[in-house]
Amino acid sequence: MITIKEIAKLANVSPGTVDRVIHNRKGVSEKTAQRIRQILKEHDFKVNRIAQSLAMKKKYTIAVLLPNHDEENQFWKNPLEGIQKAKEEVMSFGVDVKTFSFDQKSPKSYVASFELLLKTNPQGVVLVPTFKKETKELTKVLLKKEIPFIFLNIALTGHENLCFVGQDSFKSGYLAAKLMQLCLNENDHILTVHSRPNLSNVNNISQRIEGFDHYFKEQKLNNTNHKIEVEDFWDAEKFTEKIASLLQKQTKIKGIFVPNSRAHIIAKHIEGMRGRIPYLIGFDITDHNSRALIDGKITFLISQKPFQQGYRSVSSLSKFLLYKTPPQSEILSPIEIITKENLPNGQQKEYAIFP
Amino acid sequence: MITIKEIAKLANVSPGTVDRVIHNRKGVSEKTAQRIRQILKEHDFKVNRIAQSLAMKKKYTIAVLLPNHDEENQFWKNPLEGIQKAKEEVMSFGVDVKTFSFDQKSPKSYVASFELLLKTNPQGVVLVPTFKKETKELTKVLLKKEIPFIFLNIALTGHENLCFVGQDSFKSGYLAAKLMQLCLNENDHILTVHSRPNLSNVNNISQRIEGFDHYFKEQKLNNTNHKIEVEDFWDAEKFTEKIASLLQKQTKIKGIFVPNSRAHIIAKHIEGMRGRIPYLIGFDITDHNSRALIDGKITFLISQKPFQQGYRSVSSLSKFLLYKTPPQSEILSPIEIITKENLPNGQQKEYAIFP
DNA sequence: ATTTTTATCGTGTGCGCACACGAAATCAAT
DNA sequence: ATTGATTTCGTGTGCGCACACGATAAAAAT
Repeated sequence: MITIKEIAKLANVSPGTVDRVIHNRKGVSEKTAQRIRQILKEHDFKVNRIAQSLAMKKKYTIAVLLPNHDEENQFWKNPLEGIQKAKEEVMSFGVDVKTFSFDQKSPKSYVASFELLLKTNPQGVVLVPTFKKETKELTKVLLKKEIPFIFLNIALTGHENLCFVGQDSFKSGYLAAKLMQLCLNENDHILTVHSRPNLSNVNNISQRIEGFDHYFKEQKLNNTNHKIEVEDFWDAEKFTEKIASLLQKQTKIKGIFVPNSRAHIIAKHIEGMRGRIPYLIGFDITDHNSRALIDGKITFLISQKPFQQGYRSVSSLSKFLLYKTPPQSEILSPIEIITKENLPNGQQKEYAIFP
Repeated sequence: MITIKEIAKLANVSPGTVDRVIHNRKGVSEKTAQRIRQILKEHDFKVNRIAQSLAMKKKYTIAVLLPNHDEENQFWKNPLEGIQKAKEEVMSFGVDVKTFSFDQKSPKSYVASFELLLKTNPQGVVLVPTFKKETKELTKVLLKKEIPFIFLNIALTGHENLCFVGQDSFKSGYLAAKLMQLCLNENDHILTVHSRPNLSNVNNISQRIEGFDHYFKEQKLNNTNHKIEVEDFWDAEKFTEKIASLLQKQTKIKGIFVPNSRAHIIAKHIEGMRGRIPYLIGFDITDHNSRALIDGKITFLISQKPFQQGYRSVSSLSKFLLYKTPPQSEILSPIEIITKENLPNGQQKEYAIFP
């Protein structure tokens, strides 16, 4: 690995001049600049990132705004862990990461947390744009302050975000349909259980449903797809009543599609029923879902690698701040098919980074 | 992040002394050592890896020995790319990576490449122990020279290797069986096509078959499993003859299991046949397999993340050499289920590292 | 011709750490 | 008490780079 000093010697200039050329700083005559560029190319010079980050005294702050997690809704635990892992890694590079959380059901807490976030004077922001209208306000502020921002998990459009880190929800629903078809025979029926389109996550979940439906349309399959809306997954009485009556009426239902992370609840509620247990396809590897999968109550889970998503969001932004290299506009995580047989044991935190 | 110099000031000693304590070097009285250790703990001191690797003048060489790849057998392309990616990353840390390849069918080239490899005086070795007997000789040499080594992709036992990076072949075969079962009805038959147990890869492939068979035994399913041995996958005449006659005789065969990366050849050979195309389950995302998957000729591919495997083998070894932190004894990559619908577009080189 | 401005370049310092070298202090041997 | 051996510690340098500062040379203005 050739160094700046060596390049300088070859070009009969000082290291400072080479530095200027490398970073396109002014103060170098075009003649010598070209000569140096030539030598740099010839020797395939690459800056030593290690030395660079040691020498760079500039410090950055990245602020992250994401929903909090609890026992009932565990999904956001994994992205947070990915974010924290990334935080450890970028620390040595002079990047500090501060996280702020909000209540998924409260636009007010979303905005309030954002206000707090702003006070840290971040040079970059990662956010989960849960609320459409409010997000418009926030991004307006960020744009005015010229703070670059990344959307995590929810792909809102028309916001001049630096990039989106998440999954292709439509495709994942499409895949779910394919798997469902593999399980079913021609005349079997399907049940799609979705929660009332509440404030959050509307995008992802409705896109999954669209993808699912699209597959069956495209393949010209005519399995009947019953759809049911559940207001509160945990309202056992109403829930069981609704589901049970439907399943008893429609005995042809052989597969259930749950386009959110609460498949385990369905699993719980239908386990007592008589007759063959239907195939169940859900999303996300939460603890609850894992258990239901292991117990054979869920057939497939589709995972979106939330840990990696969290990780990538801050690592990409750090990279952008440090080296001005813009990330791809979409960083899509692979759509993973998880069964009882390939469920990763332990948390799936393939540590991404060296060391 | 507190620095050595600051610790030194707090302890009324010089930075050199703190350095000695941190690295357990001799030359410090027990009294002051304890005092310093106390302060280190109080302030949760962590060495700045960035500065450390810049200061460390010690250079390491890692040598990698793996099978070469060609048009016919593309599998080893991906691990190699992972290795090269890791090479770029660890370069800044003072680790050089040199790769050596051999012919998968020639134990002689295996040994010959190893001889060349030794001449680079590596401090660590990554190798794919394709040949059992010869490997015993090689590891004997490495042990005598006290060079740590890692097995990649093939898990030989009894070799005092530092660790194994690869997949759980038994489990992946087991998973293949589960998927097969999902596709089939009760009385359908299965065909397992495997190449003649030649010299290489015996381990992985036979373990996949064992896993596959074990699933059906365990689940007490009695789908008949026809087994066929093919000497040369590309010997079209013999091949088609064998397969075709079998498929025509056994019309109940509805699923084909190919426990190696050559499912695409089967796909090619059976496409002309009359009647319904059977379900086909194979391994590894090679270009050929991808195409067959997209064309709908392969139902499932099971992937072992070869890029990541290559990457992890050298990153783990580098970490060990640099910081003396031994890796886990087994680094198992997730067993991925790939269908037409979730095939990653482009190469799946989720760049693992920052930056 | 002299001064001022500007373009062009070299020098020096420090980031946090590893490590060689040597100084001081302590101890042992005579 | 003197010398020698040994333990204990401080100092200095360099890793490769960024960047501030200042020096020199060239151009422009007087």
